[in-house]
Amino acid sequence: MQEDATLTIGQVAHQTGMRTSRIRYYEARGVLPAPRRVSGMRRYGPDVIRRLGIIDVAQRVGFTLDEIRDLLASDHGVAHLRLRRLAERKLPDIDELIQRATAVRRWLEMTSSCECESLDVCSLFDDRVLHPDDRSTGGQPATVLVIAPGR
Amino acid sequence: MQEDATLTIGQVAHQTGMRTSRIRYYEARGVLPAPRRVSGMRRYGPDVIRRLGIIDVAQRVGFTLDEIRDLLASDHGVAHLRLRRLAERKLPDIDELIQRATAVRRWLEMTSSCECESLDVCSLFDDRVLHPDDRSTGGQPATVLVIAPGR
DNA sequence: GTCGGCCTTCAACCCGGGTTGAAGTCAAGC
DNA sequence: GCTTGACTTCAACCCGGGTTGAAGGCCGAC
Repeated sequence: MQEDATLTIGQVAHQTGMRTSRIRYYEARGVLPAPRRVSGMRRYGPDVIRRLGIIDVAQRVGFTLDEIRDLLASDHGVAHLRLRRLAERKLPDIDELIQRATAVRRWLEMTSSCECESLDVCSLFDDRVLHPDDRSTGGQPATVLVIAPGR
Repeated sequence: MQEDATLTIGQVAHQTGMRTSRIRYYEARGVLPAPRRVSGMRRYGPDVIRRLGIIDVAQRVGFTLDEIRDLLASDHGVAHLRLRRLAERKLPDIDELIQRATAVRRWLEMTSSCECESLDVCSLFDDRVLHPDDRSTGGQPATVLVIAPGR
């Protein structure tokens, strides 16, 4: 289809703002296909730029690299079906995250009216203040969002 | 003050629902003071239960163990001042987390109306869809909240 | 021919909050 | 005096998403 596989990994890194180590890492993890090589060195076609952009967005919505790998491996035509299923699985997680974060925010605000001499007597640390009706899902999968993620 | 330092680490673990390894780890990190020892074995006073409860709540509102250590080391009487300062520092972080999580939630919902055959042409992955006005704080400190945290 | 720049692989390290395991110690009950 | 069970220390491992560094390969320009 396209024989213009001319970009070195350094050029791809430059265009995407990623480091070369990250791009190689994606290849090792199976997230990015191994490109053509010229005397051992990777040569990418221009499509890779979009691919990396997709990966970046997918990570920012909380998909893991394994999930992204599977998503990108979708047969042509069913990509949107896989995407939907993945998103549907993530929604409860993100909702719980928002719930928790909102509860934490209220807690942080309440500290401004604390006058306790010692934390030992402070009702803010009484556990049900933070989580009135905590039902830990107990499930294994954990969705993580980080502030100011890995620069 | 109290000479009733009679609890073994196993009993403390049982009462708090924590593992002994976690309690020892807190001591190693300076979060929990080293208790009296009887022939090498730790003996705790009843206060430690409350202390561990405080640590647990503090972690759940996003404080790191180092922050908790400093907080617990407060001189008697100024604890609430330190707590407030810490909470004020955390508020912008949690607000940003909520912002990001809410944007992610909207993105996940939008996938349900995606009909794209390939992700390559899907505007959901166009980067500004997710973050219309992204101004990464660039700051080092990162607040992390996790769904269903370390069981 | 050799210098510089980009590329290669591979192993080790980073973060935070612990857990796991091996090897040894202690006290009580039989 | 031996087993049992709870305790001790210490080092190594776990997770995810990469980064860092050492040691070496390839190529073009001077």
